[in-house]
Amino acid sequence: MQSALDLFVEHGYDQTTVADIAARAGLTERTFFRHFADKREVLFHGGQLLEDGIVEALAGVPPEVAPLAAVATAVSAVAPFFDGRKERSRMRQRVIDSHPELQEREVSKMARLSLVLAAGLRARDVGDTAARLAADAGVAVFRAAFVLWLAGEGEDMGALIGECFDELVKVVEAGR
Amino acid sequence: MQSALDLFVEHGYDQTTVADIAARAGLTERTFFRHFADKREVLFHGGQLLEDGIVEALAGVPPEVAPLAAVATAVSAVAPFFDGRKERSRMRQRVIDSHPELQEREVSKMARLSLVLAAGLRARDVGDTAARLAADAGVAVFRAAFVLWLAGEGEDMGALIGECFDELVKVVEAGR
DNA sequence: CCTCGTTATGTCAGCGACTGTCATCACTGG
DNA sequence: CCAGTGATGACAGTCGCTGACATAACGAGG
Repeated sequence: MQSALDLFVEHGYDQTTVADIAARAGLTERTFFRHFADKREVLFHGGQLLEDGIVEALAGVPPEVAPLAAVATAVSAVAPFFDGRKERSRMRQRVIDSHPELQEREVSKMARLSLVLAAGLRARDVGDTAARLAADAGVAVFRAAFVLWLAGEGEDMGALIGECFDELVKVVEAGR
Repeated sequence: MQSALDLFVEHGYDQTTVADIAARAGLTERTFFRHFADKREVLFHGGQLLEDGIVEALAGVPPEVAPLAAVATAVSAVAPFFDGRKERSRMRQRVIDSHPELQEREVSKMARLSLVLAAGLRARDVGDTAARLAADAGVAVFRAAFVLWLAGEGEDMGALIGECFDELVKVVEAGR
């Protein structure tokens, strides 16, 4: 993963072949594909931890909490995960922003997060459509907060998530 | 596009090569790639019309309308686009659901829709984060309505969008 | 200390997606 | 009728990705 990120930053994503990445890591191309499903995945492998953390946190929220509030709580729970990782996140994001193929994978990961969140909500007896909407809303809040976090200086991800959540509530009530 | 959909339904997405598609259409593989950026795109080319319609509708909404309401109006405007296309949409959706690569492209198209919606809102002097959130919320409503439309019988897409919008408002207010 | 099963890695051959390049050919405006 | 433009074909090549088989590392049990 480190070799890949280095090469992507240095020479660009599509100037870097999988063979290059493997060689820098002292491995063969075949071995690369045993660890990562495809070339893109090497940049997204870590995101699994995030998803797991959020899902676990959602499971721990008391059942009487309203769906969207539960999702917001779960998303906030992984905020510490971002501490001290801003520089690395920015490098990674620059690479992603430079290539549509990678942006596609990124939104795909967010969609997956939405899916598992919705599943978690249904397990709490939330209706199907409500679960879908609350999950999507939660992901939207997370994404908006992440953008602000990357752009800003040293701000705490947890606080930003809270702010974006409030903003969402305002936007929805105004558009009601 | 027709040749591709037929072959995908008949033999499956990855059992179908681009050469197969091109041959059935009476063309060469090279020509296929002059019309579609990649193999997936042949299933999504039509979606551009939808996006254009929504963006255009958003531009036509009076500026004093609140962001989320404007987005909801714009999304509703393309509801007639779906009339009489349910069977074809279901075939296409079955193919997409059968292959992760295609699902990735689909969410990517939704993300793109969200982006252009947010851009349209910013042109209406909506703040950056509010625009992002309202756009994402609008796309979430659209997706939820589309799922209901595909699953149900003969229901009007416009009505479903309205219902999902109401549901979103309820979910957000309950989770406030 | 020596197997033996398990797991990570290497090697090789091959398919199919995708691209660059050049030639051909239909069509269109003058 | 000619020149220019755009769509297509032909061909070679790169690279992402996979299957199959062989080999090396490594930990458990005798």
